[in-house]
Amino acid sequence: MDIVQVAKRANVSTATVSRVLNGFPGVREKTALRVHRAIAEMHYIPNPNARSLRVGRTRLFGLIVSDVNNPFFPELIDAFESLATAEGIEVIFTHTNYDLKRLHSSIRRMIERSVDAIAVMTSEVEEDALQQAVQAGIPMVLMNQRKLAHKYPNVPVDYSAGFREALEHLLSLGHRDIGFIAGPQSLDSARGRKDAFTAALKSHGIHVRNEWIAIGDLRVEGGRKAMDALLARSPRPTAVVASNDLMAVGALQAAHASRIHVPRDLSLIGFDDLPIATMVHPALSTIRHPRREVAARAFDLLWKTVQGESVAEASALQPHLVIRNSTAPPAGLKRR
Amino acid sequence: MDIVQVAKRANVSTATVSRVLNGFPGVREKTALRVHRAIAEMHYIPNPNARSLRVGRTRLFGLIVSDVNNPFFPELIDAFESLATAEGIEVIFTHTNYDLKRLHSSIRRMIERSVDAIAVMTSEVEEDALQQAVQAGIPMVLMNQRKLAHKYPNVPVDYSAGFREALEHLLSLGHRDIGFIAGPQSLDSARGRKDAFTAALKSHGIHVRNEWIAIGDLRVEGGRKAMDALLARSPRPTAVVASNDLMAVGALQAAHASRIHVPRDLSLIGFDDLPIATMVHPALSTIRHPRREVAARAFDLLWKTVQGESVAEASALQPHLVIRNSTAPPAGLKRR
DNA sequence: CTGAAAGCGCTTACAG
DNA sequence: CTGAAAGCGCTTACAG
Repeated sequence: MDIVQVAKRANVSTATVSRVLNGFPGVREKTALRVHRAIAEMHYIPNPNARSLRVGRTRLFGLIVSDVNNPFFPELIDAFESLATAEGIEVIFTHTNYDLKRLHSSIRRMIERSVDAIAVMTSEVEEDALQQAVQAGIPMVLMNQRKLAHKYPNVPVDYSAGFREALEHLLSLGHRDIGFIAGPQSLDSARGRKDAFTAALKSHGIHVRNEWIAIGDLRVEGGRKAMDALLARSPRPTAVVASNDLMAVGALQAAHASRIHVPRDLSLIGFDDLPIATMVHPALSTIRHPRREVAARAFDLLWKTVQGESVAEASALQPHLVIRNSTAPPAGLKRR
Repeated sequence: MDIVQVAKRANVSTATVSRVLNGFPGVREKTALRVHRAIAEMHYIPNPNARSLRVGRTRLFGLIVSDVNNPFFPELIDAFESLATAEGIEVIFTHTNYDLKRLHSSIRRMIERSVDAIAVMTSEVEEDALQQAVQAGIPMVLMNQRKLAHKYPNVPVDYSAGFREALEHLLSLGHRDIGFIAGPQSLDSARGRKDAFTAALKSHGIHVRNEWIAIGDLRVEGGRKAMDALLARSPRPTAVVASNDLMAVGALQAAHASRIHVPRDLSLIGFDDLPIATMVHPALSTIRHPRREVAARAFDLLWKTVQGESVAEASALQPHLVIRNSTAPPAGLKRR
């Protein structure tokens, strides 16, 4: 009964202390001052559990990502957490390790903790899991889930725009023979990127050669193997776009191992703009995934929903090409 | 009053529902069954705020790290969170961005949220900030803070052991001229690593040459510059140990740029074993920081303390050298 | 502008 | 083995 002590010391009722605490209007300045002094003197800290029990809100948001160890996520987490902190919201954070069962239990845990809202920032989702939050009446937002965009709030990202930019860069350098390293086509997100890439190719009237498309596991190792496959083709592409940076790094290593100089003999573009993109040699040109903006949009949407504000349908976020040192005119062209 | 509904439905008192919920003994099996059925039928989820208000514990732990974007931390966060989840503890997570003021406010926020315990896994700490938790009576643990180890629970890491192992490896390859890239000597942690390195050198009777010790900013860029400085020395070392992997990566790039082949012309060893260590070319030999074990020790210590168990003084965790492709016998030796 | 009091949803001695 | 009831620390109509 700690607010009671403060009330006693300030010679007011607990109601008044509560009003001062919450900055409600209609407290005489002199009274408020007395209360503030009492709070300070007693080092009083309100009990958030009691408060939550009363008002039914916890000022706790849940954030679920696929994998902390994936260097894609830290920036997203960072951005989300900073915004939350600024609004006095605490974040409970967890990751699914790409496991839909863990998504299910993560959402359940968040509901049990009675968070006010949940951001599901995983690459893969499952409706079953999401339905739990819907039933509990907890606002939720997804990251770029095309298929579910009509059923759940969603932060869309326009991958196509990114690939178009990358392609235009390669074309302007003189490349026409362009390969692609895709992710496992069982994943919706990987299919989305591949489709976006081939669409971009076609829109420039370039023929899509299936033998110049290799599949990797989205990790460095997969990129290496995929690039080895592409290098074995004859003819081989003069430029390769990888659907994520991790595979682009693997591709770079494969080129190294085959004594193929990047960018002189082969141009390479990644996707995501992970911190490693600047750490490899040569520094990787890559399409930056606007993940800070994704986090900001997601938080904003949840925050507004929790406040009872209506949320307008959002336009897709645009990725942009970051040109570094892994692209150059094709070798043939240079020699002319 | 939701436990009341369950109680009604099961024809028992709320006390009995509570007992069943918490798995307390002394409830007739038949009664418990009725309660369980009612819980299931009503999709009842207990309110953690009400529970916390009553019992004074929240099953919430705070985890504070320096920087999510630093690839050192995700594994630590991952390990800590997994252990917590296994015990039904939720983690509120935040990072200080190396800012002691933010450490202060982070700890304050955690106290306001009435977490049961706090793991301060930052490289730098400040007693002022820590005192808040002490005053609030909240158990706390630090990561390898030599200076404060006697005052606060601490998970020590034996850097020296790591450097000794690295050095022995280099010596066995035939190196005698060994340089070091240290972090800013204003940081306690960076001084610790440098002292550990020079101690290891001396213990092998090797003279410490100050001109072979360069200082970097702990980031890639700093490693590059530091390595440039070392490469300008004459004579120059045949092997260099960097006090973290980020700087080792920078050093690798500097060598590349100067057309110095690693490991043929120069051996290089990092510290930490970040994911990037395997992504650069050549893959970096490095001293693995046992950060998963640090997280496990930290959690274990807090968990035991919260349970009221006494915690024995722990021995230091040992880093170990991971040999990859950035080390080889010195060039001179090879030619013979 | 301020206070008395009910109530949020649990747990836990206490009693039987 | 089970229940009646107090109380954790707040907020919020309601009354004045």
